[in-house]
Amino acid sequence: MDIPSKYDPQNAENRWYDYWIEHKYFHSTPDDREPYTIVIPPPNVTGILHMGHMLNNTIQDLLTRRARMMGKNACWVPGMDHASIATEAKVVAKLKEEGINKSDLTRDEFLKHAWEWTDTYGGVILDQLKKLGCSCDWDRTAFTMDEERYASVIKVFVDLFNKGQIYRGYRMVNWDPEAQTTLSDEEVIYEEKQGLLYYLEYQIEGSDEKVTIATTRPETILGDTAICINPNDERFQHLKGKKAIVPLCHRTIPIIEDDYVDIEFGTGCLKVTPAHDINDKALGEKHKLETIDIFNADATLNSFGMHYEGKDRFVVRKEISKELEEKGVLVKTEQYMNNVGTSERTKAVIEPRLSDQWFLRMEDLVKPAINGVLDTDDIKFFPKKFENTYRHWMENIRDWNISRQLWWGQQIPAYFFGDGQDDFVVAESIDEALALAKVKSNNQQLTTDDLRQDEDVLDTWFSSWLWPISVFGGITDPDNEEINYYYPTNDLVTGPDILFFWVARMVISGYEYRDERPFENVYFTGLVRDKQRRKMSKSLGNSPDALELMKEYGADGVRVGMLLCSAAGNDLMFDEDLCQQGKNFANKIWNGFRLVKGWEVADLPQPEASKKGIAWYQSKFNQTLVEIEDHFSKYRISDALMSIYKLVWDDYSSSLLEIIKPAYQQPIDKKTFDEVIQVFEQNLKLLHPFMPFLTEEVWQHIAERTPEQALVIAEWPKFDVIDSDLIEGYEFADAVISGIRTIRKEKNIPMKEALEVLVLNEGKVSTDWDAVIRKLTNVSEISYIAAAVDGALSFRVKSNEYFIPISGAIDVEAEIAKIQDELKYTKGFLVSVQKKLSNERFVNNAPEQVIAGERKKQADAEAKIETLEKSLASLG
RNA sequence: GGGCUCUUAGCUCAGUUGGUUCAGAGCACCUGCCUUACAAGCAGGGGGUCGAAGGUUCGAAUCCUUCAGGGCCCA
Repeated sequence: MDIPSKYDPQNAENRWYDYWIEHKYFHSTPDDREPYTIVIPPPNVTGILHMGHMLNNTIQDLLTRRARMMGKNACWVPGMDHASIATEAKVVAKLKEEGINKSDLTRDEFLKHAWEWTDTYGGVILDQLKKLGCSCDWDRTAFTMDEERYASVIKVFVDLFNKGQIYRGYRMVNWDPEAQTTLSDEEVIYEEKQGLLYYLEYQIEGSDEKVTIATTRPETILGDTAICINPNDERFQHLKGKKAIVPLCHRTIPIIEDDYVDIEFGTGCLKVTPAHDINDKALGEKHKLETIDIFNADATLNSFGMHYEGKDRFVVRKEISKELEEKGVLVKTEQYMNNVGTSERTKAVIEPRLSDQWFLRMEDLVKPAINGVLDTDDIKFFPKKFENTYRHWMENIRDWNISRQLWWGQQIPAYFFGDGQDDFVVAESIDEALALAKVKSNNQQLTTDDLRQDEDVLDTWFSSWLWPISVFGGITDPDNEEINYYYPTNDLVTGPDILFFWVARMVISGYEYRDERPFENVYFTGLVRDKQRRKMSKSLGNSPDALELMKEYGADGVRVGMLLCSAAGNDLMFDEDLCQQGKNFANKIWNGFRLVKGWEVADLPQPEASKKGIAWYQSKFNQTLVEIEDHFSKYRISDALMSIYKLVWDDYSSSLLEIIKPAYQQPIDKKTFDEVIQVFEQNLKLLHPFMPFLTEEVWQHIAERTPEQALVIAEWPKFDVIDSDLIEGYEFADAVISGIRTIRKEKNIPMKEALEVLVLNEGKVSTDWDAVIRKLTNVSEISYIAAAVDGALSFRVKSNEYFIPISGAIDVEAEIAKIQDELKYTKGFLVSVQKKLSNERFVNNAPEQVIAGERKKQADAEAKIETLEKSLASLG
């Protein structure tokens, strides 16, 4: 035989992917068919494929391929995200290596570098997705910074501004001093850090008295504008209405009272620094305190820092505590664990900072999004448990800070024409802005030169929240054919970690801009962890190289490996052994093909066993198909795969092929051959979404196919009848087969040696399966007898008894012991059933079906006991 | 600190409204086979007090309470 005994993925994968692309199977345009749409969660433009992507995209591909085979117009839109902070950080770092500072460049110069960088390094991940087999419509590849998406973002910003939903506010924000930008709350990671609590003494004005406060940040005392005590605190009653003097800078500040102060914490006496702490800011507003900002943008101290000006905050913390100690101000320090906010991207410690920012009001926007997921089932989450998390967030949502102090992103379309807080207009273009500005300023002499566009860009999520709409041009041209056809999309597959960043916001924008859900179902994958339950990450180095994995196990093997352990919403403990299992499965299918391919077909009558076997398999197939459809409808992908796995491995390969297999070097009859090819092809269809490459390869080997006959667009199997008599009949036969094999094994009788089997057919079991049983156990003859035989090995299936006469002595004692064990178990079982049935409350309360089941159990057990007792008597 | 969630075989997980021989699957493991599709295979086998303790019920892995230990989100 010229077909190799091992499947070679490398070769097949490239060949078939090219073939699929060449024939445009993945390309979709609107037509009469029902659409099936998925939009990819756009990976970072400069990202590379990691395990999370592999899982996520395998599932999307599987859903897309299945929909395509089911006759839907499947459209999977790929794309990338410009990831403003991450990308800008990378470009800045790269420029730095070349000796260029971002601050020395103009905005346009910087953007030119950023685009060059994007064009050079971007999109690698898309090629990696092709290796995985992803059937995306590559003609539709979108980018959150491309022209269409840029225009969509700007249009939406202007629209929301005009609706009064976007406003400008001077707020305390999370400032990343390293990236020099604002972060949203979601981008701040809180970490427990061991720090110190400093106890400082402030002089009371006009007295020798001192008051001690506790702080974790001694460097901020230069920005203090009050001392705060709890009005109920007995210890500080005498301080009311007095003033304190800030050490070092000797400013006089009021002592205020507020029950915000925790009497138990520290000394019960708090310093207030409104510019550098969110709670202090609130106190400052309430008590109308002065605000003194002591930091520069890079978190070095400014002129308010006096002799510390220009030094970094952490350097100052050390130096100032030393100075305070020397001056006797620092009375003691204590170890203190506190939660420090750090930047998700740069890891820098976040500095709360007051600045002008743009905000989106969420209160009204969020209402339809809550309704769509929680009150109606317009959008369904799989698994459902994430709806609780969603509710919690949506009901406590805060306004969204959408501005970022970066250049890489959509520049905010606000144009300033004067120095006043309100001297700006918002428009899609500078010309429109000018017209508006002339009106607002009442100055017809204004020119575009007088307008200054806001320097900041929008949060990346402010572009990706429009993704399901903007990829079809639905923002800029809301009534175009594509958006009307493809929207709303069907399934969204993503990780629960971006439930808020992305999923919730898409739901919001979907209802706001289409008045319709953006997708029907959201499938949340778990996080990929390693065997020790650690999150896979670059820094831990515990993430396997995706491309290497595919090289070793084949893309199909890796796909199967990932899906085998991916119950929706559960984190998955990735283990390479599972890829090995996937690879073995691919090889199993490959060899099933080799066997059939090697047969010579002749004009022969169909053997009885083959006829029975094929008929049984067809019912089994349909039974499994029903199971699979049920699993898919619940997004139980692992279960669907396992059903197919067992069908193909156990039922098709181990049973059916063995049943129909002709004797060595003998031909097979045409009818059986044609039928087995047909069922094999049905198997390949079910397997295709999971293992696209292998199945197409085998499919094309089975017969010459035109491009229209490729497996990738073959029709998904349709449900046909299930003959339950066949299913049950085979189950019984299988028990007999196992019985015979067990005896062979126990007595070391080689498979080559034919056996004779005698049956005491108490259960009146059909003889239809005898041919199959004989074939699978190498039994020369099955004869039916009226009484038990002496000197034979025996086993029982239900109330039937089977005897295998063999030469040599039978260990009667062992046979008796075996039967007695069975008898004991069956009697015990009967007692438990009888107990149930004699319990009136059970009989009265349990449903009819359950009682009938119990009665059948009783009858079966009684029949079996009778058989066993007869056997014992005969051995006697 | 608040909310959510989980704990079933060595591992990863099913187990739907409590009720079929319900204690399961896959992998791993053990034993025997190089049987000419596949040793990446075939056949057979062992293995769990369902996290703990109470409770409800004719009946609990499943419902309730408490406890222990993980995880996630938010503050």
